[in-house]
Amino acid sequence: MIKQPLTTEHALLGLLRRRPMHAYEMHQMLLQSESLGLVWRLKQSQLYALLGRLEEAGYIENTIEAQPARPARKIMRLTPSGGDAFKHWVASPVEHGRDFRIEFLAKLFFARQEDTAAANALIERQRRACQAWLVDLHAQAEAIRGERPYDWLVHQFRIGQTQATLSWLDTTEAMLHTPAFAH
Amino acid sequence: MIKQPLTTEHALLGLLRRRPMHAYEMHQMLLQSESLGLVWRLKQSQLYALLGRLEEAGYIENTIEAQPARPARKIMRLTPSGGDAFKHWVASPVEHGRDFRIEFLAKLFFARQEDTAAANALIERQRRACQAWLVDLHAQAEAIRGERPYDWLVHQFRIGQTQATLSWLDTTEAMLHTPAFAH
DNA sequence: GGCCGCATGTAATCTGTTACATGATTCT
DNA sequence: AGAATCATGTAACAGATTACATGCGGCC
Repeated sequence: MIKQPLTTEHALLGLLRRRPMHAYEMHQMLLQSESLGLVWRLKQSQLYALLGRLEEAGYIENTIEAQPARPARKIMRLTPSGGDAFKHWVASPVEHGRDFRIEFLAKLFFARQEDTAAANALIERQRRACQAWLVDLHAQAEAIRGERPYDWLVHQFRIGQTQATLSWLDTTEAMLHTPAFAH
Repeated sequence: MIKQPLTTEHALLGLLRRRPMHAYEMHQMLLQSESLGLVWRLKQSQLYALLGRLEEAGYIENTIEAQPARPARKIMRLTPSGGDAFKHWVASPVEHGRDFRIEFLAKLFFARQEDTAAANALIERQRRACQAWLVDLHAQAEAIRGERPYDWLVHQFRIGQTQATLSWLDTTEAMLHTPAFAH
């Protein structure tokens, strides 16, 4: 209930959406899954810290599960408010190009886990956001054209990255419509 | 002499290469310059901290310059070892795509300030680095093709960003050969 | 009178990284 | 015998951000 900013730690809520899990298991999934581990890595200690914050925010709760001859497990599960926070996060586009490499790819991972509609919605919103950036960048580049060549190059760089992102979004959307990916 | 990692703070050495300056003035330049301020911003307190580290590393020295009715100025200048560290930094390509937005653009800014040859060398080395990444990424993407569609998309994203970067490097090199930019 | 510019920083806070601690069981 | 797996964390350190402190002179 405390945090507003849509940060990457919301991805942890996505892990718990499939089923309740304890921290150690979540860490294993992040390392092994290849898929998510390809874009987002975190250390055990950091994971515990993030889970602590999510719990403080009221997004998750836990139950202790004792085991014979093993440390007790602390099973985490989503609260209703945690579910809402996750749905909000997974449907919101990222606000800067720099947030693609980790955060957008994580959103896509979890949106696909929800269903094809969620993934489609995310992609569509992100496409619009990127197009708006492009309009801005083009205007700024045009304004300094010939005047400040270095600044112009900086804008060209950002334009190029954004365009590449946009055509990748097209590729992604196309993949979504193939049965192999939609699964 | 202590630090090995080529981090962005070496850009501060580039500022001092033109002429010795005090911290406040450096901060003003970063805010106003438009050019550099477009890619790298830092707070005053952070600037003082970075300068402290650079001094500890033996890259800069200072002289106090008293002023009537004004706080004394601490004028920073490069040491020989600081000059070497800067030359090394400005000639080395960045190692990850994520380092382009700030660090590579800063290197380009200062390489151009040196001379056209330095800028050309930086671009050429960076181009080779990017091409090597691409070979790797293509191999990885090919290896999982059809198997893990999400992972494949992640690789496609990186490939797209790297290709956009490469063609931007071409644009940049072309600009370097125009008199307006080379100046 | 009050705020902005000059010029120096320090202190508190937050976040993340690295390393360490525990203690039983199973693998080599 | 020694290492790895399971499962929890804590502690120490490094880095950046935010806020605050000082003190004089000039502008509105």
